[in-house]
Amino acid sequence: MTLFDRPVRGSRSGRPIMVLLDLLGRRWTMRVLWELRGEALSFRALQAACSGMSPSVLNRRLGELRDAGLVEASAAGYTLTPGGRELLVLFEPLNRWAEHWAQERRAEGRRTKSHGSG
Amino acid sequence: MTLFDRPVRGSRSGRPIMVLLDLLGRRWTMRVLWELRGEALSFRALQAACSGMSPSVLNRRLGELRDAGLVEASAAGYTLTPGGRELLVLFEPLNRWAEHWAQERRAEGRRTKSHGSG
DNA sequence: CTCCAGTGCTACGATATTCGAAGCATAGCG
DNA sequence: CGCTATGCTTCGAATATCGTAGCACTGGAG
Repeated sequence: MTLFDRPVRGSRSGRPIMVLLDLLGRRWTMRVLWELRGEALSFRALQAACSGMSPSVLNRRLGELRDAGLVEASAAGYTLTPGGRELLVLFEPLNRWAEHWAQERRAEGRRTKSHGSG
Repeated sequence: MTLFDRPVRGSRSGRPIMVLLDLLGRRWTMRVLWELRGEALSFRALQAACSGMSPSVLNRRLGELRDAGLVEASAAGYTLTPGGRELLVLFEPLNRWAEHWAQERRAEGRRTKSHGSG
């Protein structure tokens, strides 16, 4: 049973980017990937790294990620597969962008105290 | 060298990447960004593009995205800000990767029928 | 064998988030 | 006025996630 057999939440098209966006759009998914960027982590270490997320959800995410071929379990603990590592590399510019974005947003907020959003 | 070896492990430190990951990790957020990659879309058009997502959630996401400075409302409808467009550019390699990933996964799935948590 | 500590993982009630349908207020048209 | 379309809100119900406790297993010590 792969990811592709079940109906993709929010999209019936089955387009890979939709499947990926759907998978990554679940709570904690990207965070788990992110925390696995270094060394392998045990279930409980991973749980601690993610600010004590629920074991039930962690287990579910781990299953989804393993199903997706992004994460695998080794003797040392959970770790990224080569594919998972490739994906994480793609996150690197995201990180750089986030830093820039945060600075701009801080500057914006200083200039315009209140944005009418309603 | 990456920006990956920074000490993120300690819970929510307010690091921009964490904020971004948290924002993007909400249901539909990335999908909305993705659907806005082309022309501007009206509220209802956006709702239809996202397979009929709830207007309540769409409105909430739109608010978060506008708050984050990624999306704005114009006369033609909702559209990406320059910043939002920058972020979306980073998604393109993600798209390319997803296609490759799907092919590999399908091939894998054909060989190993089932293996996962039962 | 028992006790202690660690592992991956599950059960289950409580809470947060999202769904789905209906409705409100506004605007353009005839 | 009625018709259509817009952005958006409301609210009960479904679903996802949380938080705590606990199970089955392993390894070391006695």
